[in-house]
Amino acid sequence: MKKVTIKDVAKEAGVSPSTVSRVISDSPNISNSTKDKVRSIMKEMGYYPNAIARSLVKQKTRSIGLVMSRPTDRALANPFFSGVIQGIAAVAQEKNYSILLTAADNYEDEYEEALKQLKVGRVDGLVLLASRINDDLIKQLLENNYPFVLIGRSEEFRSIPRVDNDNYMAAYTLVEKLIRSGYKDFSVLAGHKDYVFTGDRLKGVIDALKAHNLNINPDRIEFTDFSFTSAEESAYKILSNFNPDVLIAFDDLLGMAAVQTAEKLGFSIPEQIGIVGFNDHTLISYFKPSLTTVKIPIVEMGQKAISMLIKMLEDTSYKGEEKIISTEIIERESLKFK
Amino acid sequence: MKKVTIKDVAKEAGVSPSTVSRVISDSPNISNSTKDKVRSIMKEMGYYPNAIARSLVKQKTRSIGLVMSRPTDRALANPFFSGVIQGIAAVAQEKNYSILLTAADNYEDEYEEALKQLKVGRVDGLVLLASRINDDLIKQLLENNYPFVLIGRSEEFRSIPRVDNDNYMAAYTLVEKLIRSGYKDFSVLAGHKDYVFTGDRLKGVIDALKAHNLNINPDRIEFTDFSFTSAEESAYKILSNFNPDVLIAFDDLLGMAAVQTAEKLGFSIPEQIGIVGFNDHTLISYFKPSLTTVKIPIVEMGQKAISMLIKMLEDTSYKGEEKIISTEIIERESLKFK
DNA sequence: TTGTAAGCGTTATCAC
DNA sequence: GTGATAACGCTTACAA
Repeated sequence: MKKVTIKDVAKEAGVSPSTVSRVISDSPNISNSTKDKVRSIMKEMGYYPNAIARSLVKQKTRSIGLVMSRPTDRALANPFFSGVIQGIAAVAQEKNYSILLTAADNYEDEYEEALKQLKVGRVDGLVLLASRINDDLIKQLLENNYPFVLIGRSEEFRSIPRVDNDNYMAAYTLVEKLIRSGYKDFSVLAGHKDYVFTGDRLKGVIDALKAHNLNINPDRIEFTDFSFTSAEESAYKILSNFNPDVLIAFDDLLGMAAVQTAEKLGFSIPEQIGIVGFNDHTLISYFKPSLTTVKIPIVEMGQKAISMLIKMLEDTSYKGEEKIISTEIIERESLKFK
Repeated sequence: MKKVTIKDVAKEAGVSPSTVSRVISDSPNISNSTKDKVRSIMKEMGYYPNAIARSLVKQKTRSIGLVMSRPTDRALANPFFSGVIQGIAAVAQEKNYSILLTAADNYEDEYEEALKQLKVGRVDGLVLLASRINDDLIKQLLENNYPFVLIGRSEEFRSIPRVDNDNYMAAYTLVEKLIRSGYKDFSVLAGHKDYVFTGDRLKGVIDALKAHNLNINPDRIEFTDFSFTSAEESAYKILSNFNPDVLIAFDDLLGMAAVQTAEKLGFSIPEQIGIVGFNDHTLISYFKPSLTTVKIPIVEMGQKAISMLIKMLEDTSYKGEEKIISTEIIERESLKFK
């Protein structure tokens, strides 16, 4: 069960290891006859070039770290992350890269872990999936000139390689469309305050309202985490106190919680209150009434992010860019536009 | 921005590379004074031992491949996989292993990819997350003596290292409890026929019924895939034709679809029909009526699987074992036991 | 307690 | 077209 190496193949084929190496990389200056011979022997002996040795001399691993930037358990509970992984994995496989999952229980460890994977040379670059962004990590990455692409946005660092949707505009556009549909009493079930997208979406909502001389009472904005009970509580506060005719939830999960709370309180949906979510998680198709939502093309964002990173790795003159993916409002049952 | 190597550190510290290496591994026969000196220099120079070079000489990568054994998109749509990843990632991080995600669009590629990661020496072992099991992969792994642990069960290969819950017993026990509660007209919304657990759970259901001289008409068993529409259709067939008083869904997602279909057909839940799922996905807490379910401790299964694999890797005399994790019935609103 | 040297499995440079 | 040889960054006998 010993591993067969390039030397074994070389000996068997009666050529030098360099020749075998050239055959592996399909070098043009090797005769077809030797190529054929060597290849058949490789197959015969069950030879596979050792990726580690290769990485060592090439100083490239062809693997990319995926950093989730929040406690793993919570990260993975949200279908959002499945989408990103899906997009990333697909492209990685196609381009012959491996993806290395970096996990930790808290932000500091995560940050250390991710950086370490780069420092010890286990990965060539990083895809950061950032909701609550660790700007220290980004700072370190920039200082060390490590290749990375951010999915999301950093408060502190502008014009870094990243892929995002325009949360501000998505929210702004949504509110305009709602106003045009006759909605007046707005309320917001926002996600966690620390998430960058929470602030962006909120600003979009507020600015759009202002532009139409509408205001929103801060009491009608509730921040909540992603647990059902917390979301339910927050939704209850808003709905029982203010009787709004529209509720914007910054995530479908929150939207689902709001729908149930509204129903419990006797609201008819969408007649008395319209509820709209964000993301368009696949799982919400299982939920009734089906959620009207702002679709974030998360799989596509994952694909774009890793494609950009790979391009940066393979063309050092390319420094990445900022890619903003557009969103789309999907009308279902929980809120009707007129 | 050049990488600092062990030689640089050695030179700076006025010792040999081997000494530095020994300091890294905290060898007992290095004087504390040199240890201190070398360590401070390592820190000062920002030295991190290169993982690739290390892997090459040690012939160990400290990374483990995770194979999902089904098209990535479908795999990730199901919260089941998030749970496994969560369990695996936590233990990996703790034991200082990396986890390498292996993805592909279809079974054959997946199988090739996974095997390749081992052959090229990029991973030390594999965790197979098997629903529809690729017995060929297992065969290859066994033949090549590659370390792996299966989460699930193989039809063909008995007594291989694996972690599973006893799907047969879980279903059997559930049915007994249902019978004791007075349920009589059973129906089953099963998952995809090809999945091993589908067959196991079904057998458990049928055997338990038989043991109580009850039978189930094959027409009352519907196989379906995990899309909402397909599940809904199957549920509709059962519910509209047979009017059962209990429906067992082999996944919470299917259970949710069944609940909605039942409601649409005017069934009152749980009075007229009890509906029970499997898995206890975290997301079902967002769903009303909350689903009574058979909880599969999937995070724990992930943890156990990778722990076993790591043990196999670090103690070659340990060949793995079969670990069966017990399940638990969780009563919520969609079905009441009496 | 430390240093020397060989070797892990490749690729790359330079000959021929 | 092909072969020696050095190098990638580390660990590990073997010496000292």
